[in-house]
Amino acid sequence: MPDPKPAPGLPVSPTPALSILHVDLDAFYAAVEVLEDPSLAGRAVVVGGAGDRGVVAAASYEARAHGVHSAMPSARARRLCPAAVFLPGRSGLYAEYSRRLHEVLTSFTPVVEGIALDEAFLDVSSVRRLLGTGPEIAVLIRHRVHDALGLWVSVGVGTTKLVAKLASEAAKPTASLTGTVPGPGVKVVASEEERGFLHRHAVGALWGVGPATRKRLERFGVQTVGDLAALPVETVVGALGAALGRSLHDLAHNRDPRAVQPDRAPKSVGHEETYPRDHHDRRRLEREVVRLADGVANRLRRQGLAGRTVTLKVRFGDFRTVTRSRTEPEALDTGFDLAATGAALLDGVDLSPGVRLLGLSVSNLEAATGRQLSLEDGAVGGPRAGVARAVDRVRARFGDEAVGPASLVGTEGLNVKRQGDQQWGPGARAGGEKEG
DNA sequence: TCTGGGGTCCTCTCTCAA
DNA sequence: TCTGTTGAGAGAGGACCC
Repeated sequence: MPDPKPAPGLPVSPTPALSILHVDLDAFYAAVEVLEDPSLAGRAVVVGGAGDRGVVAAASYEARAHGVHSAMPSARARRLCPAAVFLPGRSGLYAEYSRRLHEVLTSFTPVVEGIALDEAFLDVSSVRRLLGTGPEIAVLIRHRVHDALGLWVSVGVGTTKLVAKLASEAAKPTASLTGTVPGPGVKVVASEEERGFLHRHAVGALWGVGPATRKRLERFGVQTVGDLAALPVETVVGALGAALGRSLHDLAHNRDPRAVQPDRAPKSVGHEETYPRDHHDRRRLEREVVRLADGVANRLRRQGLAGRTVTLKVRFGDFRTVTRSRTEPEALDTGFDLAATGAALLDGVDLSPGVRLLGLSVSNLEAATGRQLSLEDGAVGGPRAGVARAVDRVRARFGDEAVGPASLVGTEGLNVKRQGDQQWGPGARAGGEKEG
């Protein structure tokens, strides 16, 4: 448990509503790599995009000073910063650091909402009497995380999620060619300053404003959050539709009713893969569907879930993307069942342009234990479910490659990668891939 | 400049039943 | 029996987040 007494000398907050914290690890993946290999310290480090079709997942501040940023195609990052160290990324390692971060955060309050591996919201309103004000807790968290992980977090404090998130951005270090400029680490936005703080930001800083929405708003002369707030709500709704228009207009006026929600249940589970080169052969792609289905089913069962809606995603060489989905009467959690639905969906797609990416996901999730068994399933869980659970036991003991669908025997590798293993694009595989 | 992977949410369209 | 309306649900696509 954290120190129950607030740090001496810190003032008691005059605004007790300052209880929403946004915690964000700085340049997470790159910082972990530097921690694991101190010889990288001070160098430009880029994680992700090792192959020809990858993108950057994270860049150290030294790399950012050259204009490299996440989601940038790796080829472009190489041109901008050829001296950078490019690393493929180790998702298992990052997940372990993330787990330890979560451990530290939940030692302060159970009301922690994980947003990504490297960031979370906390609502500390219920522990203020025990631990101190929001700003005091933010300082404690920053040091406690550094003690436990060796990494620094930036913490934003405000009365709403939106302000806390923007505040944590303002607390971060900034990149420059002459060296990284440290940030304040903790940024508190008092309630009377919130409106001005918010309105100074570019409109793209609002949650839900990406390139497409920003372009639409530019037609109304909107550049900043303040510009958006000055528009009548009807104008914004007319431009963006009811749901998005109303919510963005509210956010621009600092009306953000979203509570910190711990333990949100997943709504879908899926896996997708971009291939080093496009595939044209239908039989080859049918085997890929079996492989994806097996991996997704495996993850569903590990989480005790099953799902009724199967969605197949196909991206062609020209980046055109189609999805096909089907809702089954019963929830599915075996690779056999998912592959059967996936194959039927693939049948309805013209694959002649060449397939760059194939994905399979399952939604309409429910707890697998509550599933209704059909008569033909017979024994508890049915024969297929029984086989699936036997496969799970073999894999738990001997590894994921130990057993898999018969149709994949003799192909390269039985299992799909674990979640996140191929998060940043196809690697440059030795010898390429054979088709057919 | 050539675009990953795992997700969530929203909108539009279509179909079907009342 | 035919036509029109309405609402729900499914399917598809797109935008967005990290």
